[in-house]
Amino acid sequence: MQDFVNKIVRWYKKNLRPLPWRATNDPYRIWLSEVILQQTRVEQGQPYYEQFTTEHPNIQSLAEESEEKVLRLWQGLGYYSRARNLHKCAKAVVNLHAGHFPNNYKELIKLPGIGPYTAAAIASFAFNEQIACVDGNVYRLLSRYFGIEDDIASGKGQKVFFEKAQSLIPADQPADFNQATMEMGAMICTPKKPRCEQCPVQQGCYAFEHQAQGRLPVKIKKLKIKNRYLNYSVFQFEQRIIMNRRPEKGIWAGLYDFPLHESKLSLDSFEPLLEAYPALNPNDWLLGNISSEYKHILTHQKLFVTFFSFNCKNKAAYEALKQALKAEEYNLEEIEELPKPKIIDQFLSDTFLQPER
DNA sequence: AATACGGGGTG
DNA sequence: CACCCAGTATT
Repeated sequence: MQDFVNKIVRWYKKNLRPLPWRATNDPYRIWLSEVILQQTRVEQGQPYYEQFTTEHPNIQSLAEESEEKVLRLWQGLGYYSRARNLHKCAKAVVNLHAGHFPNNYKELIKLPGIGPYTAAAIASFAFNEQIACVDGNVYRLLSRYFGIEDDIASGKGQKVFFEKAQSLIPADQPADFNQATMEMGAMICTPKKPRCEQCPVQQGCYAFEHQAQGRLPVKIKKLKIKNRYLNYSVFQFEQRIIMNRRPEKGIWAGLYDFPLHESKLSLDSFEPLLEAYPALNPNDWLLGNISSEYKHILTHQKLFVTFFSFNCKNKAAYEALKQALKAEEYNLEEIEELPKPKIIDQFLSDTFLQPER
C-alpha cells in the first residue's frame, strides 16, 4: 500500500490548489480555516476566511471581540454554533493556554468546536503530528479504492475508516498525506462523475475495477424533511423596527429576527397574527404589505416564510407592544450591524434597498 | 445511535 | 429533487 500513499502524495504536490491557509503554519489560521470549512465548500468559505483574518490577524484579537460581532462576521455561512464555539475556543486558548494552541491532538480535541477531524487537521498541519484526518473526502477515496463497504455514518464505519487512514499515514510527511487524501477526494474522487481518467491510483482501485463508484461510499441515512410555516411580523414606527435576539439553542441561535409566529399552513391574512399578539391593538396600527412567500431550503426542513408589515400610528402603542414582546427596536443602520439569518437579510434587502437604475 | 444544525452547489 | 460539502454537539 506504500504505492498508493506515494502516488497520491506525489499527485498532491503537483496538483494542489494554492489556498491561502496552505501558505501558513500558523495554528490560528489553520484552525480558522478548518472550522469555516466544516460542511462548507472551499469556494463558499474562502471569502469568510479572508474577512476573519483581515479583521482578526491573531487569536487575541478574535478573543477580545464580542460574540455578536463574531456572529455578524459569520452571517450567511450557516451552522452558527461554529461561530459561537469559535469565539469560545479563542477565549479558552487565550485564557487557559496563554494564547497558544496546544500542539497535539489529545489536547486540541478538548477545545470547543474542535472534534476528531479538526483536531487531526490542526495537529498534523501545524505541528506535524502523525494523525489521520478523516472527512467526507477521505471516506469517499478510501471506500472506493479499498472497496470498504461499511456505512460511513455508523460508529463502526468511522472506526474502520480512521484505522485504515491511520495505518497509511507516513511518519515523515503526515501533513502532505492528509492534504493529499482530502484534495484527491475534492478534485478527483468526487461524489458524482469522479475523474477516474485523471486519477493517479486508478490502477488498483476497487471501485474503478468493479464500476462501483456510484455505490461507494455506503451511507445509510434517513432524513425526514419537515415543512414549516414561519410568519414574521415587521412592526415599524418611524423607521424603527422591532427585532429580538433568538434563544441560545435551536436554529439561528443568537441571531436576530422579527417576532415570529409559526402556523400549520401558509397564512394569507393578518387575522391569526392579531390573535397571536394580544398586546396588538388594531386601532393603533396600519396593516401594510404581506410579502410573497419565501421558500428557504435547509438540510432538514423546508421553510415557507411570509413577512407581514405593520405600521404604528402612535409611539405609546409601539412602546407597549415592544415591552409585551420583550423585544428591542432598531433603525436600519443598527439592523445592518446585527447578525441575522439569511432569510431575514434577504427580506430586508428586498424591502428597504432601492434597486439601482 | 440518532438528531439538530445553514446555506449553497451539482447533476 | 437527491445528494453532499475540509463536522460537532447534544440527546
